[in-house]
Amino acid sequence: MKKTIFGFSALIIALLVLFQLSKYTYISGDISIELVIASIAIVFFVIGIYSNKRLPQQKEHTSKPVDLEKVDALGISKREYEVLVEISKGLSNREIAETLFVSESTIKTHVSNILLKLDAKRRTQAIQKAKELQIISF
Amino acid sequence: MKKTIFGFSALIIALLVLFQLSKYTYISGDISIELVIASIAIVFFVIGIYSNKRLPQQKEHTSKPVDLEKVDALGISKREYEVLVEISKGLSNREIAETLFVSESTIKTHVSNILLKLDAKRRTQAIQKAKELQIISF
DNA sequence: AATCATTTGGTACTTTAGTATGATGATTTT
DNA sequence: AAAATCATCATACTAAAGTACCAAATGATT
Repeated sequence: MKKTIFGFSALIIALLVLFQLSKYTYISGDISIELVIASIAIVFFVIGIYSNKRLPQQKEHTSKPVDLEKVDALGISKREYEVLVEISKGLSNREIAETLFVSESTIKTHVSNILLKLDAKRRTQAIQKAKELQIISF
Repeated sequence: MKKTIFGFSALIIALLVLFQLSKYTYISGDISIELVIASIAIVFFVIGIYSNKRLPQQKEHTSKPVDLEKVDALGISKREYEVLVEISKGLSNREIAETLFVSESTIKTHVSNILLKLDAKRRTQAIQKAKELQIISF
C-alpha cells in the first residue's frame, strides 16, 4: 500500500514537471514540441511498466488455477479431494475426521486411497505431488 | 488493479481540468497543449501496463522470495533448515537421513526442534507454516 | 579457559500414520 | 433389476513419526 501511494505521488509529480516544461516550451519556443511529447510518452510508458511490476503478489493471490479436471482424471472422488485439502492444511486424521464429521477410520480409508491415486508413500509426498499437479492451491 | 488504473486516469483528467481552467486566464488559447500531453501520458501509461502483461512466465519464475532472515529470527539453524526443506519435499525421516548422511535419530531430533520453533504439531503443519512465513519456496 | 550453540547420536516410549481386509447402505450407471 | 461406484465404519496389524530424556564432539564467542 505504501508503494501504491508512492507511485501515485511520483506520477503526480511527473505530471506537474511535464506541465511546467510544456508551459515553458509553449512560451519560449526553444525546445521543439515533438521532443517534449516523445519524452512524455517514454516517461509514462516506463511508469506504466514499473507500476505493473508490483503486481505479482496480487496476482498470486487471485490466480489459483486449481485443475479440477486432473482430479477427475486421477480418479479422485469429491470426498477424497476434500480430505486431500485438509491434509495440505496440516491437519491430522483425527482433526480431519472432526471437521468433516466422520470417523477417523473413514479418513484413513480416504487417505490410503489418495496415496494410491497420487502414487505417494506419505501424506507429505501427497502434498508435494498434488501441488505439482496443480490440484491444490498453494 | 483495474480500479487503480481507473483511479489514475481519473486523477489525471481531474488535474487536467484544473490546469485548463487556470490556463484560460493566461492565454486565450485554441486547443490546449495540456489535453494532448495528458492524453499521450494516459495512452502510453496504459500501453506500458499492457505490454508487460504478456510476460506471466517470467514473473512466476522470479517470484520466489525465500526470507532467510525469518529463518534466523525463528532460531532455526542451518542444518534444521536443510531438514525442513527435505520434509517439504515429502521425504521420510529415514530418507532425509540418507540424503544428509546422518542417522535417523539425528533427523528426529532436528524435526522435533523444527516443530517447536515453528509451533507445529506435525510435519505437515510445519510445511504449511513454513510456506505461510515464506521460509520455503513453493 | 570457560561458555554457548550446534550437530550428532542414542534409548525408551507414546502417538499417529498407513495397510489389509471386510462389510453395509446409498447413489448412479448399465 | 443388476452392477458399479462411493462413502461410511470397523478390526487388527505394521510402520513411521514424534517426545523425552541424555550425552559427547565441535566451533565460535566471551
